[in-house]
Amino acid sequence: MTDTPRTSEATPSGAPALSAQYAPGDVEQRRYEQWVADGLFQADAKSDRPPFTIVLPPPNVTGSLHIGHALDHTVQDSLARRRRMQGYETLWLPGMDHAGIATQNVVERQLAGEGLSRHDLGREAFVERVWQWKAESGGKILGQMTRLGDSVDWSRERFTMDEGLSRAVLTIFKRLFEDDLIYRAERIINWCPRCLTALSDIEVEHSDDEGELVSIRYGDGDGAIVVATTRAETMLGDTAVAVHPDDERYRHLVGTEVELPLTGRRIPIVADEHVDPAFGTGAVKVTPAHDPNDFEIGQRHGLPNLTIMDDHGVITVHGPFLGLDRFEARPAIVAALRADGRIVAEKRPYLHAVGHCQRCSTTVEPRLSLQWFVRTGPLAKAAGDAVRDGRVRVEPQELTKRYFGWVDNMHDWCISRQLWWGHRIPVWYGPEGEVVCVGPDEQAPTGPGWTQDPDVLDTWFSSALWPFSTLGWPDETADLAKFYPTSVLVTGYDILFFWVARMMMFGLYAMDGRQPFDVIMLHGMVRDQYGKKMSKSFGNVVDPLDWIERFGADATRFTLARGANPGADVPVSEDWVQGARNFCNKLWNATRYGLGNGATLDGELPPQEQLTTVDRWVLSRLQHVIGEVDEQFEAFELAKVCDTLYHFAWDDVCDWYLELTKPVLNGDDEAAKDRTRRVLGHVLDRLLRLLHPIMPFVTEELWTTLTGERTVVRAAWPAADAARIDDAAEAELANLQRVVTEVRRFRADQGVKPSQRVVARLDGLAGAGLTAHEGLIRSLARLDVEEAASGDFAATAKLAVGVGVTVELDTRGAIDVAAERARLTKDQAAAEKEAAQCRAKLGNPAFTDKAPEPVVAKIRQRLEAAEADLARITSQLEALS
RNA sequence: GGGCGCGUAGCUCAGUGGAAGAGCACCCGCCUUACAAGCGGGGGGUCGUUGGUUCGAACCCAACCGUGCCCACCA
Repeated sequence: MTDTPRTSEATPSGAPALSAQYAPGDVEQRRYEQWVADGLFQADAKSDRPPFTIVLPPPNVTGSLHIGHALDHTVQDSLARRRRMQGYETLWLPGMDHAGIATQNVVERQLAGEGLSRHDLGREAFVERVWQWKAESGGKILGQMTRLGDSVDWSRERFTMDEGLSRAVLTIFKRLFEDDLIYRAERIINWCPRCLTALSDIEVEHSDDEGELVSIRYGDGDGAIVVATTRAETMLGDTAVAVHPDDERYRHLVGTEVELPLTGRRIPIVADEHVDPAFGTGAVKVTPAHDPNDFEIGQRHGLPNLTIMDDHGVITVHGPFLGLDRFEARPAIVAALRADGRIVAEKRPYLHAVGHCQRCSTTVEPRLSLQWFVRTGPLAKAAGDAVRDGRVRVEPQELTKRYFGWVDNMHDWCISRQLWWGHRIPVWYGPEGEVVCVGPDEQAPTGPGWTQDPDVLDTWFSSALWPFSTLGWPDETADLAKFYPTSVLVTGYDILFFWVARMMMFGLYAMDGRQPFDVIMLHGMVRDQYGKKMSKSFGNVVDPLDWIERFGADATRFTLARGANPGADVPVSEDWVQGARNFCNKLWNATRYGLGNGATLDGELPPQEQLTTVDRWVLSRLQHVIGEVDEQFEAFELAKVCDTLYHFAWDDVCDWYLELTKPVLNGDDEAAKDRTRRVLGHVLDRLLRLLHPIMPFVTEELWTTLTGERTVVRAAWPAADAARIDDAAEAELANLQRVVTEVRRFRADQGVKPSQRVVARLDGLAGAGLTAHEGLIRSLARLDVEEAASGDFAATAKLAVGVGVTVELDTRGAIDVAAERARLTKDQAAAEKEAAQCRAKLGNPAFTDKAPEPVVAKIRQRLEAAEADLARITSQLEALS
């Protein structure tokens, strides 16, 4: 892709040279190795500012590292690098993987490819296989996006996992257990018959599917009652029929019994508030073992729970249907009922919400099962209050509503999973039915008949401990004392509920009511250039390693950061990462220009009064930019930071400032050259510092070359200097830019080649305050001075460019009158429209009376300017004839 | 079914009461000595629709249309 860099050449000033070609791969690798060698990633202990901590999400969400992680890392690392430059002690919590269901999924998929399942391997071999996969695949992106230390410490994780349970998990489990916040109960849970595991509410995805609604008559004669169901097969497990207590139609039946078809069992008719009399027939079959609502009804009425399916979803009762899969059983049972004359009505297709396993899309089966739960009531209340009372801020604030909606309506949390990879539940069961929870540093009971619960904990159980377990909790470590609560959590809004809410609950609980972080910064999902979700089936998935390889980590980071505003999704495309790479290249070349022209940081920045307007202008712009970037960083508006710096670097510095320094630096006034060299060095220095958090590698390379210093990582973050703000210089430069642009426009319209110098006479510069800048204007607009001696200057065009300046040009031939007339006519129309708008406003007494005076004054000024323009353009048009 | 967003240039998005913006894409001209991964110039939008509030609306309010996400035990 890129050529090998050319060997360095010495520059005129003797400064070290950059290769002519920017080669991101080489630069980034070299810089990374240097940072590691210099040990730049340990926390600095010398700061008196509060520590700045970032919580790094465990990369377990999808089971592999992807562009979403690259986004997390970019934002986190950018925030951290700026804080470090500001003198904060920063810590980035390590990104260890942990007990992820997804981790297991990846390996299960591999096994499926070999025609195996985990049950074929056995628990031990399976776990070993997961380790193998992790060792081969883990941590790559984390390093290459940021190279911020080898933050993935697999050996440490291996240690904690080999213990079976990390101390943190054990500690909090035991504490919750003893506080009666963890309990084991038989409940209806979401069960995936394919994965053979319980699912929490958030692992179930609902969709409207086509099913059937079948009405079945239970009983005969006067005592008959018709129920409707979408799941006919569960009727085998019915233990009652329920109606609403106030439903007149059925009042006489409450307390009686009906015969359950096909089985001959007699079941009671009960009255329960849950039933909606308006839906269907107003009577509902009750299957407590296979429906959450029915379970509740069953509890209230003391009904038995009759389980009719095994964990694979296969019918386990009643001869004719025994051994049928649940989806085979449904039509079979409907057919049998129809043959019996019991089907009263059928509606097919019937659209209704059905739950699916998040991972394999299998239809979820509600199943009565013995599981472990966290009693979330008090924990969730505390998690909500911490945001309500302002201790924790959510950015963007709009998402707090969603947060409350979640924590204020949280069901108890099913934490047991029937997987083999993860932290095992630390509970042993004894031969006499004993239940013992084993805490850290406690001996598990041994002896015949004692067994450990085979289930593992939900992946989010250990993730919820992240902000403090990574700091050494439950030990009272120095890190914990210093860095908890952490400063900011950066993650996508998609796991606000999965992860963030749980960290809040456990953080507040384990750390005596102290929140796990002060700010929750939520960004969006990475999407493609059409705003589409990335998915393998669309084929629009981006591999960040591929981009890093082809465009560089800086370009990849800039592309992501440029889209990363709080709460907003982040669209990316190859075109844009190319643009980001081009920007890196632009900085490279700008710095080469500086080095080649003696840009320096030696000595004090010259005082304002010694500087040219151009130098004062660029310094003034710089101060504004520093202020804006600071504000945007504090508001976590990374996209705006990128935008501000991109435009300052490219438009102000490269397109104007560097060009404007050329006449000075190529001139003869050595003192003036030195002053501009110093300003040039200052501007490049500050620009590179400001960009460093977002593009660490290229700025490090350029900054160290420019300054001769060791690293920009520890350079101070720039502070705005109000004394360098110069409104007059900015106004003067605006005039200069206008004149130059107008001449360029004329030249382009007239088809004058850029390389062709044109003789011109400039008038009226004094009025625009541009007297001193004639040379600059001529340089940028490529206008030559008339040769007084030759005397053959013949103005073929006279250009009135506004701000009172006129330019007479000798284009050595007839100008294109038609083109010129077209241009002027267009300008005239624009000026006329503007003038008309202003006049209309000013002619409206309602406006002049009610609008604030500054607004009215501004409109008056605009009218004057428009009328002046109009006069100028009109007279020019007339002169064209 | 409930809740929260969003609809601005071909694409992705800023702008949230006082002159319609950016990046990319597009058109024209250029190898001008930091940079063709570039330089200069240019075209392009009745700001979803309809009402309302206001001297003034892309921006505030209402309704509608379109679209996205989250939540949900109506059998």
